[in-house]
Amino acid sequence: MSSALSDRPGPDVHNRILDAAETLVQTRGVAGLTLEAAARLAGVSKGGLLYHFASKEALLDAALKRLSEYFRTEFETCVAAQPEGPGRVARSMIAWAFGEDEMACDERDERAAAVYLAAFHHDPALLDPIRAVYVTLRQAVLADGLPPGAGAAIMAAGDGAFMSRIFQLYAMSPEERRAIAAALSRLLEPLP
Amino acid sequence: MSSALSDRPGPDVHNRILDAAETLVQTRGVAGLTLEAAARLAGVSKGGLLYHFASKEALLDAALKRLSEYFRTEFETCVAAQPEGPGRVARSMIAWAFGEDEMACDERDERAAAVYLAAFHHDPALLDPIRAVYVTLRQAVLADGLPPGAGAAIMAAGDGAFMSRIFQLYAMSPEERRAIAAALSRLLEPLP
DNA sequence: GCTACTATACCGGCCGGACGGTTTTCTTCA
DNA sequence: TGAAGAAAACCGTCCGGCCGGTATAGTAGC
Repeated sequence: MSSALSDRPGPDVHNRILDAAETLVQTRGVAGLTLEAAARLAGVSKGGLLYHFASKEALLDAALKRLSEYFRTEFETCVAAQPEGPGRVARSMIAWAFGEDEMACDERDERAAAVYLAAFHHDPALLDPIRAVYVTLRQAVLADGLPPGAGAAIMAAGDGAFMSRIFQLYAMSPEERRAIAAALSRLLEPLP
Repeated sequence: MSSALSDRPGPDVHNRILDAAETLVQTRGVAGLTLEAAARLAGVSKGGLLYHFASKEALLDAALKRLSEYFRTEFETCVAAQPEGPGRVARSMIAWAFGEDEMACDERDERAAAVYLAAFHHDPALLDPIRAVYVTLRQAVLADGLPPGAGAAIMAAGDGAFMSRIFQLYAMSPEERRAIAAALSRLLEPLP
């Protein structure tokens, strides 16, 4: 009777519902995320959804926490892939935001945008988990052994690219991404 | 009978309504912008508002067009204030986004954020006027006589700072702003 | 008599959430 | 081993409220 994704009780209904919510925001906008729609897409009744998430707020909160956790771990592996030394975190950020794997960036950013927007619309305080991520990120950038401002500038550039995708202000070609990465890399060099 | 702003028929009810709409989004979030509330805050009846703006969409469209126009002219004067030569547009962007006049930036960004979010929530296509602004901006950056990617990187950094304010992810101190501006200025120098 | 409104009443639609049931799964103990 | 009861995991419906938009009747000033 269910019309989506998976009929079997499925591994972790929890995550299936969160996925459905994200997909809905991506395809129909923030207003398209309703409990009923999310439930249907997840192959669950509305009552069933409310059994797992007591309210829309709880649902969004869970989505945001899952996203933050995902970001934390993925960025950590991204840092681990960079050679040690000054500017390690900043280099990771450049790779993270302007790296070669464009498809991965796109998908990740779109999911993130969906969760951001939906959560923010419901209650700006729901973004707190992300704010916590930013706190640790900014601390890491400060201790990165770079000229002052360089790390923060790189971080801001990454966020800007993210925003251009959130609101679909403009699209960047792979060459442009590479050029930006190259330009930002100049900030990694010590001051003359 | 009106309870806000100005009782007199006022200079330009049009703009008074748009101001009220922006204020509402800033103080009560996107969901707080309703036709009734906007009308009340502007000191106008709901019918009166609908006399000026036939629908909520028309209201948001007008708000966004006003904002785009404001951006266009203000940024033009910002460019005019910079000395000529390569990197003029990029320098203007640094001044625009990380300049000294913090209060002005804050106020402008908050107004912009409110309009962005409300319009995007109603219908992403409403952002088209802003997208048009970005098109001309990007063209200007391309013809700026800078190493490839430098202008785009600076523009992205400005947008990132804007986003951190939209979602209140973190606040930057004046020193941090100055440091970022200094770091970005390194990108203006010709490649060695 | 036309413009620029005010004031009020109303409609249709939608959404979050509550609620009362029902089925499935696990546990317990004779 | 298997019956029985408890707990978990759902289902489907209904309700109250709000919002965008329409309609209508009236009015103040030029």
